[in-house]
Amino acid sequence: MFSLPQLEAFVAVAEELHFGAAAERLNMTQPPLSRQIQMLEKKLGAQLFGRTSRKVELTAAGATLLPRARQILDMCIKTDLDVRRVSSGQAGTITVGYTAIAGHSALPLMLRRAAENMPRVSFVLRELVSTDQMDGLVKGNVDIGLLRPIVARPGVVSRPLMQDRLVVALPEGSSLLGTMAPRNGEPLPLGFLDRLPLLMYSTKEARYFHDLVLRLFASAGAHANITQYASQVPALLAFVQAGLGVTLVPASAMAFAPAGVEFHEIDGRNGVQELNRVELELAWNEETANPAVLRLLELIKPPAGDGIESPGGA
Amino acid sequence: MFSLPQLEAFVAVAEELHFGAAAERLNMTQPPLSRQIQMLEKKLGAQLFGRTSRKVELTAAGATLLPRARQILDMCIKTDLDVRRVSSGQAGTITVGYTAIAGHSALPLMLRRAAENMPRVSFVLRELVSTDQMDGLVKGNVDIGLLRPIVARPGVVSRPLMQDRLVVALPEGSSLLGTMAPRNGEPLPLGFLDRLPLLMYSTKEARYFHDLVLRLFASAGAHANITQYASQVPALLAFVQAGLGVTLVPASAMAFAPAGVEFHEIDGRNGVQELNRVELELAWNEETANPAVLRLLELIKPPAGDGIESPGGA
DNA sequence: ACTCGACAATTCAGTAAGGGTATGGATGTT
DNA sequence: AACATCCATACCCTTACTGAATTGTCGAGT
Repeated sequence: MFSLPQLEAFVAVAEELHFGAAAERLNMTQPPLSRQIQMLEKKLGAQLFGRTSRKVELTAAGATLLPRARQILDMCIKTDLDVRRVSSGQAGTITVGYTAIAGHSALPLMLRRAAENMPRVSFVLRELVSTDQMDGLVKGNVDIGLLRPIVARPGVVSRPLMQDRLVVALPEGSSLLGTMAPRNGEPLPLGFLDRLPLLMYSTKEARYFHDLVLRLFASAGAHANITQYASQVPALLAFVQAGLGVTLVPASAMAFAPAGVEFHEIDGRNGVQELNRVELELAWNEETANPAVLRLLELIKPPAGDGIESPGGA
Repeated sequence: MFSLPQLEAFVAVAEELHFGAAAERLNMTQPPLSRQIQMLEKKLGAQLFGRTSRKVELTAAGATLLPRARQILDMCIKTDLDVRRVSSGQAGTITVGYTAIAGHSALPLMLRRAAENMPRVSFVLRELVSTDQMDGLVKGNVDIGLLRPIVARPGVVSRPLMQDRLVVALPEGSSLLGTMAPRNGEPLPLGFLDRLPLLMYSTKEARYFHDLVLRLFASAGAHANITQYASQVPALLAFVQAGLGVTLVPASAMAFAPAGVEFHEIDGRNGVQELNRVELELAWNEETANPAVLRLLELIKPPAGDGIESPGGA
């Protein structure tokens, strides 16, 4: 098979139709160039140039080779560039796992950031509950996870990305709270939820929320009267909308709540404030060899107040 | 820039994911293969494989390179093949110049022959009068000419391809010949055309026919009463069809004559037979470097009675 | 915990490939 | 007829690739 330098030599001669000029263009002297062309012709078993001491011209075989040689060389250059880009993280593919809520808060922020700084990187998006994301991170199906702080599997590391708080969600105009409850807009002590029908996070897929809600109830001395389980916030909100009970959801879920649901901030007194923190973490496999992932992690690293922060106020 | 052997080495390792096995496939030993891959990685500035002593796996950069490397190598192989084919005349392009009449006789025969024996050769067809073909042969615009024996330009050689004869064409049912003329099907002595309105070949574009017709008339002692000139047979036949006079055309033109024209063989006695020969020649530039042309010339060379011969009976 | 086995990396010596300088030979030019 | 131009050839030298032998390292099996 011919070599790439030979193709370059051929293209130069074919364009200049002059061995001396072509040699100069290739930064070499004329004799080795002549030899390279001869070698190429020998390897191809084809005369590429008709040459006398007076003029050089392409043969039919040479004319056939010229566009193909250009194409091959072009492709080599492009390949070189692409590989460098992927290797340096300027291009590539990142698979992001994210929870339903993160899909409306952290994910768009991250994608916007990435689009600005890593335009050649494409993303594969997978909505997954935190535990499935963790599995994916171990197996390599997922490069970056936007998930709740659950117990990490070996090799997976994480860091806090956003903080949020839970708010009370209940059917609009409901009388569940009783007449003693504060009006709309006033923070609501959790005691008012004592023994009310509670729509709860499942222990398996949403253990983090499950445990958090139980802790909050316990700290307020309220009894959790669980009447339904669901693993995803939108499902819980649908139950609320249907009037089946109350629940606690992250404040960022208010942005995509269905009509017929109203929200109350939770009264933070008596230590509730300190407990009411929902963490969203950024997780990745520490052995990842995907340069685009490493670059993204660097990019998302909070550079003193310029990072992604807690959204949505009361 | 990387080299093609390096790409081959890379593809082998990427497919085997085992340096030893890949080396065997490449008919070399493992150490140089390892170094080739290292060199490739260095040149690309990218880690292509994640390798421990236990397993070898592609990195993101390697996964990017693999399909492109395959594509480049494929293209090189195809290019090699194509150039060889063009060089050996198995593929390529031949521009054929041909006269209007040859387009209905010699050209189809030649094309059929070529299609069977040189299926990868494509043809560019240009209908041209003989003199224009001659110009094209000199300039290189035309590779092969099917033309009348006219004075050859330097560098252009030719050989006889087909022989034909002239026949008389006259308006159907015409009384121009008079009552003494033989009935349809009988050869017609040229004396019957004496002083009849004669539709003639132009001296410039169709000098060969022009001169031939005059010689035939002279040998028969008939006077040529030229009333119209045209350079192409179809135009002359159109005049005949319109009843404007008589003319002489190659017998092979009978195949595409319009309705309203009848033909008579020319009586060959008194030396007319020997004069009434229309030659069609195959011409080419003897310095042609187009291998497909050379191969075609070899193919068309009359191999003892198997060549293209005189068509059309009486 | 230790040894063994598998496998990629390293070292070293021999050889082939590629570039440079000097020169030859053919072809138009003045 | 001497000259200029330009591609081909000859020869030398440096670089780079290959193979054989060896080392280093990681995981599996006992």
